[in-house]
Amino acid sequence: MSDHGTTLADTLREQIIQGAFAPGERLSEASLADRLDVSRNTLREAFRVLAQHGLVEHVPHRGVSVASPTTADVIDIYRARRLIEGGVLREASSLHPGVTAMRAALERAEDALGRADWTVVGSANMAFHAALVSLADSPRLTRAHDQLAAELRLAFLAIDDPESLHRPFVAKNRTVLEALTDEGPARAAEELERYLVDSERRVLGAYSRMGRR
Amino acid sequence: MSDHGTTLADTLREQIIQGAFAPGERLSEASLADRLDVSRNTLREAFRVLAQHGLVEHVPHRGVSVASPTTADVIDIYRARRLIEGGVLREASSLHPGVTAMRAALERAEDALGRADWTVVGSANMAFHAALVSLADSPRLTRAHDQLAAELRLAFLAIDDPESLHRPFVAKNRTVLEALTDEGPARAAEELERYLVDSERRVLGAYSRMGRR
DNA sequence: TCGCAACGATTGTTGAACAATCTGGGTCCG
DNA sequence: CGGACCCAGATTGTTCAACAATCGTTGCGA
Repeated sequence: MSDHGTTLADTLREQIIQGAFAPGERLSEASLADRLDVSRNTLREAFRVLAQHGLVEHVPHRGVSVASPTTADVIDIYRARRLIEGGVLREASSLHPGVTAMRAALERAEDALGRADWTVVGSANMAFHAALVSLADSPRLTRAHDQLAAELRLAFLAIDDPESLHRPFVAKNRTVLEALTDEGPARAAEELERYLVDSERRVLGAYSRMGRR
Repeated sequence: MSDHGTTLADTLREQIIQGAFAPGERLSEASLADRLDVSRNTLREAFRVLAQHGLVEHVPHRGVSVASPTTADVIDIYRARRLIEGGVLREASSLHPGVTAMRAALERAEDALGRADWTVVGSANMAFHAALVSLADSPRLTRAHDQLAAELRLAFLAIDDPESLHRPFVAKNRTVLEALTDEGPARAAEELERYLVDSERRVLGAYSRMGRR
């Protein structure tokens, strides 16, 4: 592993999102540095990056742990998603090349749906919405949305019922896409709003069912 | 200086925003660590945080320099601001306590206007818009907006004509606030849009006048 | 049982060291 | 004269060992 630094942060980010660590799990500097074969100092730099991304929580003198979104966090994430994704979509053009990326993600999701591969369905759904935000051609909005998506993945991981979390939303994404191409941005934004409200309700329902704070 | 870490990043952030370093200026690890009386490793952690905030640009093996927003950056910042601030305002309630904070910031700006203290006017204008975003009660939107504001300050610093950059906008902020309290969120959002378009045009005009990329 | 003091473990930070990489000149060749 | 190449100095990337500061816990005593 010669390329460290930001790349180390990327590696960790990937592992966390893939569920290599449980949400809330404590990440000890010494043991993780040993496991990743880097020095504590280098690992700490990566931690700072991840903390800024909201993927990891850093409490001074108490170390870092994998973030574990609370109910309040989930509500906030969806509020921000509604505002950003909705705002982007309302001003989007159906001719933007990003629409192709949306379609590709959607087809990947529909394909995985047949194979009941919920992990891929989840990833593809995420990619669909990332592509949606890319319609704005705004690096900063894309970055903000990426962070929201990463945090949300942690909430999904904590729930661990991928089917009910991802299956129903493939069709909803198709509705959004078709609304955009056939009926214009305003209608698409309405459908998106419906999607997000429904998705949020499902996550919060699962949270309360598992007695989560 | 016993409290380092994130606090060191805050210190640096403040210094950068206050213009202690010129936009684009190279920040050498060795000399800056010496100047701040911290070790290189500690300083590097702070750099990672600032880089995530967009205040500093980090190029591998070439070090970090104070960010120096390009024309494209300015355009993107304003696009994101329009979306976020506009979205927040459209769904805001004029009864939200944050409105008081907006009014306070506005009065601070108007006061400084009389004293021709453009630095304070600029800060107060920023605070007005930060308070505006706080109407959404969304930590994540607030954080995203904070980053945009910090980057924008660097653009302002690069321009160095604070009067033309800040003076005209105090009145516009009052218009936004009064529209919100008297005519409702929709009208306020229209005024805000006008504000942002005008402010962006002014920054870009100054940029092109100074032959900036 | 409760408060608390000492202990071990972990984080925060330092300084020195070395490898990897960049930068700026200078040289050589065409 | 101009450009490609290369070298040395400077800077960044990373490691390591050490110590101070802080946290959590454990066990002691009242």
